[in-house]
Amino acid sequence: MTPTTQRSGWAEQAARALTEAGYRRGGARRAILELLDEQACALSAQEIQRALGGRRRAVSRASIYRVMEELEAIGVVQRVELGQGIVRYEAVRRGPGHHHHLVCDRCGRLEPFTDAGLERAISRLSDRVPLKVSVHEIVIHGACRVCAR
Amino acid sequence: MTPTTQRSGWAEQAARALTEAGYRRGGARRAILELLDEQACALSAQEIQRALGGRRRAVSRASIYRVMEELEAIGVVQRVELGQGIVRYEAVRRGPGHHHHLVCDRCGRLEPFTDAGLERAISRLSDRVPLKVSVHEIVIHGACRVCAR
DNA sequence: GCAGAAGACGAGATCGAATCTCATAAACAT
DNA sequence: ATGTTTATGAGATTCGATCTCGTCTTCTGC
Repeated sequence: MTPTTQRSGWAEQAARALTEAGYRRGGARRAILELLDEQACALSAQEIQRALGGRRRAVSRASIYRVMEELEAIGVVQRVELGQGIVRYEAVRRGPGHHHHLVCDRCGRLEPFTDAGLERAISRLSDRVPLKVSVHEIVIHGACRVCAR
Repeated sequence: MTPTTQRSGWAEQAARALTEAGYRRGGARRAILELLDEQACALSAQEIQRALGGRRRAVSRASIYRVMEELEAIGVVQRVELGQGIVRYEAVRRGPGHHHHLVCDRCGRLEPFTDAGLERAISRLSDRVPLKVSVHEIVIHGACRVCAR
């Protein structure tokens, strides 16, 4: 097949997790997993549908939402909402690949960032909180260089 | 009037900011400001409409969304999206009152929290980021004590 | 292999939060 | 007061997300 991704085999892990959870194989799921594995940042359902329709295999909206729900349920995908009223999805990765988001509220530009200090603070916090923590999400809003001028 | 709030005069500050930005006074705005000032945590448009309809002065959906947009534009209100696909709004406060959110993904329970370490990390980060930062938002997802059992 | 059962998928209907339109009511300046 | 501008509300509209249900595919047992 294609060499697909530089970053480990997230898609393979996810596929395995699906199997273990009792799901069968399917073309839509496979296409979606491969696409998500290639992304550096979060995609909306619409973006996913377009990307898959262009190259690869077309997938219906219904399948996208359904598969995303399954992937989120088994913990390999995270929904993120970055302030434009639409839901985005991205692969959950540990270590490298794990990131958060900078959003330009004027042009909508989206950029990932990482920060060790922040992760440390969150990790410490996670133990003190009245919640069995699954994932966290940090969004920094502002004006990007172009828009701030 | 009512003693309204323990925490400074957020509503008054916001009203002043509106005036300075060239807006006139209006019943809907006033009611919304007072309601937001009393809240410990974020409210959805629907929750705002219900709360205002119950006591106080009924306000239309159109006005709620319009006023929220204005308040966000002048920086006194922040939109937050906590993962249920609906937008919530809350007063932007500095120091006490400033908080982030714990969300139970099973029952939807929403709880505010604060953490000095986190704020320090974010503040340091803000200087290094290619963005003129306005606000930040941290959401921790998990299962609350009741749901996790 | 092959047939049957169970699950995966897609097309289109449906839902509902958010937005838009436009007529009317309030606020402000003079 | 009076005219002008802005604020507000009722209802239509948009569009992302969800649901329905018939068809296609995968898997299991023979």
